[in-house]
Amino acid sequence: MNSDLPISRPESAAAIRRLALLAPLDDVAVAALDDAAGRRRLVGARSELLREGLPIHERLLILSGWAARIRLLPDGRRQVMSLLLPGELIGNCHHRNPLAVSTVMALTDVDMCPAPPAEGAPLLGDAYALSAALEEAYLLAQITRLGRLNAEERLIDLLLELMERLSMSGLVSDEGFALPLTQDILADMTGLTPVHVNRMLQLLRSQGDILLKAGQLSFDDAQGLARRIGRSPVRVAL
Amino acid sequence: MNSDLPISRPESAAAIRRLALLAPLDDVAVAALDDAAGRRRLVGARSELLREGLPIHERLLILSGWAARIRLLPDGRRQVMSLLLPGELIGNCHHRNPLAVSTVMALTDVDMCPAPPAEGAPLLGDAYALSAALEEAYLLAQITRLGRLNAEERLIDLLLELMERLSMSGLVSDEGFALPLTQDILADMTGLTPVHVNRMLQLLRSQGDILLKAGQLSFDDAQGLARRIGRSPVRVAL
DNA sequence: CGTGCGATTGAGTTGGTTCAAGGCCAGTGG
DNA sequence: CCACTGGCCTTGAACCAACTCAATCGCACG
Repeated sequence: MNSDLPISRPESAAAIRRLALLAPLDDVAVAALDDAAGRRRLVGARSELLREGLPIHERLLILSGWAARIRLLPDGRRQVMSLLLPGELIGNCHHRNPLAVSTVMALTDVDMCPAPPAEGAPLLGDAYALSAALEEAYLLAQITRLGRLNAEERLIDLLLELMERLSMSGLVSDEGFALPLTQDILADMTGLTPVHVNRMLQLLRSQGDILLKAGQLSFDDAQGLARRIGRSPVRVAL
Repeated sequence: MNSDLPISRPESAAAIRRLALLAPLDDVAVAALDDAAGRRRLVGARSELLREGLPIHERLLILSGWAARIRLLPDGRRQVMSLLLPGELIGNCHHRNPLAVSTVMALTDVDMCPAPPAEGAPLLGDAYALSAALEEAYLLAQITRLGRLNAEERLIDLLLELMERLSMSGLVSDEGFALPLTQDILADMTGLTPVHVNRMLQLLRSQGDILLKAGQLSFDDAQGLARRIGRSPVRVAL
């Protein structure tokens, strides 16, 4: 869908593809995005994009790379609340003087740009609203994952969700998709220890459920896996 | 604060107090709320206010009583994603044709009304936006609770959060506050088993941390407890 | 005086943690 | 070209927080 958008900067293709899927972007919107991509910024892995408690100045759009919303407890425990993928937004708030409620950290090198204001292009506003709704839905998914799934189910559910989200920006192919997460991050995301994540990944590999090598992940039978853990795709609107 | 608002229906006092705390409501806004409270509806405990996957028709405002956003897994496991308290909103969406992403169920008898549209009263819109931001912040809090806190910490953190939220609507007094939750619900909220919730509550009681009797909860030293588990109040704006 | 829901208690079990060591590999500097 | 370093992944063994199963209690309600 929208494979022939008038884009001059291929770096922004994935992001534009996702937003165009959320709302039928017109040329004005695409031009605004393409233009914003011109003011793009590259930040290295591990750099902080936002710090919990500090003011949010602008809405950012991730063009490529992965980031994470993280909370650090005083004693060093760490929780990843959510992952931020290409085409997703950082600081998508609708109120005055917003403060960041979590720290955002780049997990890989991240290419991002200011999200163009929705005023000029109402369809962009629709896309932002849907994106926010999806973000909330995925937070809820994270809650049930942590609250009621066991270790194996948590990993399967998370990996399936990532495939679902990445396919929105066209980043999933027949060979699966790039998974640039360390087992430490997976552990902080799933509320497990790195050691146990390792063992569970081994298990999934040995069961033939997943194929994970060199940061590339694919499923043997994604449908079957989803059924096995009772997962259904996220829907937030008709 | 705002103890002398021109309210004709005392049932809505708690809700109006909360919204007035989020944005400095003018007479127009208060009148709209007071009017909406006239169209209020009473639903019994256990009734479903919203069903996951079905369309959301209107924004609802809880006047009194508690509800919960719940997800039910195919095999019967249940997760409470969040609690909904007086003055909080149900179905606070900003996009077209929204679908409910979780079931909402009344935990007690609930008194609610349609939330007056923000068009006529911009300050109401501000309050709604802030309320949505707070809701997201509390979802994040729920995630870290489930992901990185142990059973004792989860309960303390949750109970402190409830006090924090209830005090916004003036429902906390020197004697503490009403906690109309069964241990089963607490278990589904904290990702524990009812049996273990019971034991942890016993522990907290025996340590003198909490006083819980006949559905009334109070803390011996809320500040100290918060410090002990490294909890700080939620802030989403200046 | 049942009846049923919620809270409580006991005892055995287990999924996941902890601690500790070692392996693999890419990058770096001598 | 090779030794050294630091991330990250892997493995083993002991341990424990929370679960499971099962029974009992208390109480409000009809």
